[in-house]
Amino acid sequence: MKGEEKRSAILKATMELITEHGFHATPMSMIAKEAGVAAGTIYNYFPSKDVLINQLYAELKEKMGNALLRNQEGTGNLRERFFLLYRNLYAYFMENPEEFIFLEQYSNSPFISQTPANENLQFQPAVVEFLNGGIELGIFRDMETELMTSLLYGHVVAVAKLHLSGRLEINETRLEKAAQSCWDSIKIN
Amino acid sequence: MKGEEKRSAILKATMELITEHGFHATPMSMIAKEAGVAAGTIYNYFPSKDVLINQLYAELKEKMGNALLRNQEGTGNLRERFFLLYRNLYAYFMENPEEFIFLEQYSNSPFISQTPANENLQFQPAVVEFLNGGIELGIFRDMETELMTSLLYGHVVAVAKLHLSGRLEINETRLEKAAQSCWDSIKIN
Amino acid sequence: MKGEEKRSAILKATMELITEHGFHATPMSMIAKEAGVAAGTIYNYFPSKDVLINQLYAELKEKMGNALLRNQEGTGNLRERFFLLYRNLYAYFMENPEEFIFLEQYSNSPFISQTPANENLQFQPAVVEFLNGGIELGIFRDMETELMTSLLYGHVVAVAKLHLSGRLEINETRLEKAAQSCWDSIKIN
Amino acid sequence: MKGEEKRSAILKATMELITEHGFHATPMSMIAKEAGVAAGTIYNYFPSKDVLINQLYAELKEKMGNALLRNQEGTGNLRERFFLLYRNLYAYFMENPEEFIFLEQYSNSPFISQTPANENLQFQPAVVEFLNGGIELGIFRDMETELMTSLLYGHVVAVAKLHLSGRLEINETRLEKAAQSCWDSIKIN
DNA sequence: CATGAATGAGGTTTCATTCAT
DNA sequence: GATGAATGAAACCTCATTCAT
Repeated sequence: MKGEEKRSAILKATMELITEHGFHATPMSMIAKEAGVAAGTIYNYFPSKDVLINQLYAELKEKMGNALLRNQEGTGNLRERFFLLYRNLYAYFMENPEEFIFLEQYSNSPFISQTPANENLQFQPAVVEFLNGGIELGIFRDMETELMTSLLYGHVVAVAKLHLSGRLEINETRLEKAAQSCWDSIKIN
Repeated sequence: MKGEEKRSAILKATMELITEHGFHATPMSMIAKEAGVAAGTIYNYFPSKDVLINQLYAELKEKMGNALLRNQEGTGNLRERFFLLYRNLYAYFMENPEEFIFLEQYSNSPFISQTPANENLQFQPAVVEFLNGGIELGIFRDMETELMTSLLYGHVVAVAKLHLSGRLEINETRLEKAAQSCWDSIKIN
Repeated sequence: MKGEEKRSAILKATMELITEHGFHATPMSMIAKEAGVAAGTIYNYFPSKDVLINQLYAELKEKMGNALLRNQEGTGNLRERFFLLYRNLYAYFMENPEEFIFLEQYSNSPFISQTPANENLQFQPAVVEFLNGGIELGIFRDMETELMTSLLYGHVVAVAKLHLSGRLEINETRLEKAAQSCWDSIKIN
Repeated sequence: MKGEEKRSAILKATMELITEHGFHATPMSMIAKEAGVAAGTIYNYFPSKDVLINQLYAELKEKMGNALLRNQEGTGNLRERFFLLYRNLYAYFMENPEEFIFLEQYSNSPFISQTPANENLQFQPAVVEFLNGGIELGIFRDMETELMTSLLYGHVVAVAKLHLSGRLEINETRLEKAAQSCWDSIKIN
């Protein structure tokens, strides 16, 4: 196992264990064991546990951002592009439930105050541009994009949590309804 | 300070400190100091730190449920009643931002798996009845109430977090727009 | 419950709990609960936990001493009197197994160093006189009485422990053999 | 100091301190200090205080068993072999008084219930065979070997305690008499 | 005298981090 | 770089004792 692989194994182990046990109850020794490295080795890649966790968050957030913008080659109209964003985000959460849970856990804990900004989708200029375009076309409501991105992100998160909690299985029909609900909450009626 | 006051002081200190520092980084000794009692005293009221935190969550969730149903004496039409629910929940979060942050932190951590159900608004039969009524009248979409309550709750949470993060101040105008957006996401267009 | 009853209840609870759980793992609060009194009440009767335990030992040792000398009205010959002593001690242990276990536990722990003397049967002048009589008659070996009392006491203790451990049930036949064995170890052959 | 040395130092310190202060009143911090290691280091070798103590008991019991069977190369007759066993056990106690005191303290405390069997000499098949041989030869009494081993062990223990208590010094003459007394208690007269 | 909540020192154990190998 | 035993501060929790009621 080479250096970069080791680094990845440590990050992966950290994510899985924190997802399962929480920040508390995830000691470095457990991460080392799960990653298949010695405890001291972790410190060759990350100077402290806090940095490790913050780094993990930063990488997952970037990964989520990339997933959000997938499959945009074919243009489509505004509605189709909105649905694509919605489904892209939801699909990422479903494909990587542990990453989703980690991101939510991190976002809602005071760890967050250590990183400069907590702007979930806002960090994607492409999304902001898209929303602004819709506003200018008179299709989206006259709302601040900060509010819009929050509503969009919160909507997908709520549906994903509902599904992962096991309280209601989100099949294709329900997902389509959910995306429509989100669309209706943002477009002018 | 009598027994019941002491118990309350411990719960309050726990909420404030966990809100500020997180589950990790909030030792019992800190809670004791903040509450103005000896460390051992906490154990006269709660058998362990876990129980203390779970108990705190249970009480806050109940308090939130009560706040949600305030001011319902004047009936109003369906839209008015919906807006009242939306504003009630938002008002509770604004009046008790620490409680809100604690609830979110708890809900998104593995602590949650220890309590049987994590059904944010679902636990309020009155809300479910209200939504079912709207569906039967053909005003609300044909959606599972689990999904509806998740969307309603997630909407308010997203707006509250946006405001508390300082990224966008939610004034009366914006709150009205947000409530309208949520309404549009649930009613038939 | 009057004062003297309370004192007895405390001593009894102490003996039972220490027998079951050991010195460690027997907190005062547990003793209080078992005795049916408040924790603070114990301190009206005993100034500290150490004193309570030492006092308990002293009283049980005296009780054992009295049991040892029972039924001596009919004189009997030396052998009969020896067998009586042996059986008296064994009977006391069987009638009060918890007291026996407590006495052994106490005797073999460093608590003992706090009390001036640890002379199991030696504290009974009657026994010493009896043994000295046997020596003078040329029936018992020319041994120090300290050694003789130790051997006698140790013999009964070994048989009692064997029975209480469940490894060998000591019925009347075996008890008679055991007493004979002890007699043979002390008398001149 | 290497790993195995450290482990030994911890066991030795535990034995010495418990012998002196008892199970209660021997905190892990004291053991660590006496052993010359950090408190946490103990947990690299033993998962808990209970396990440490039980492990110590197991190792000492085995050591005692080995000591009991020393010097058997020259066969000797039954009486000589009996005296050898008696003296072997006594010598072990005299050479290792702290181990003896620890073993007695442990055996007489509720810790014992955690280990499956509390069979002092019984665990030595060689001893049982020896005693059975004597019975078949018609030299030893017709007694269960459980009882015989208990009497033999109890006899040596009683003498050792008497000596270590300072109440009677056991010199060679007295030891010979004691062994003879034990022999007489087991052989047919 | 009796109560039992309160105390806080001290118990066992954990765990982030270091460092000799 | 990699290892993992060692460290010791600090975590959770216990419990002998006190004292206001």
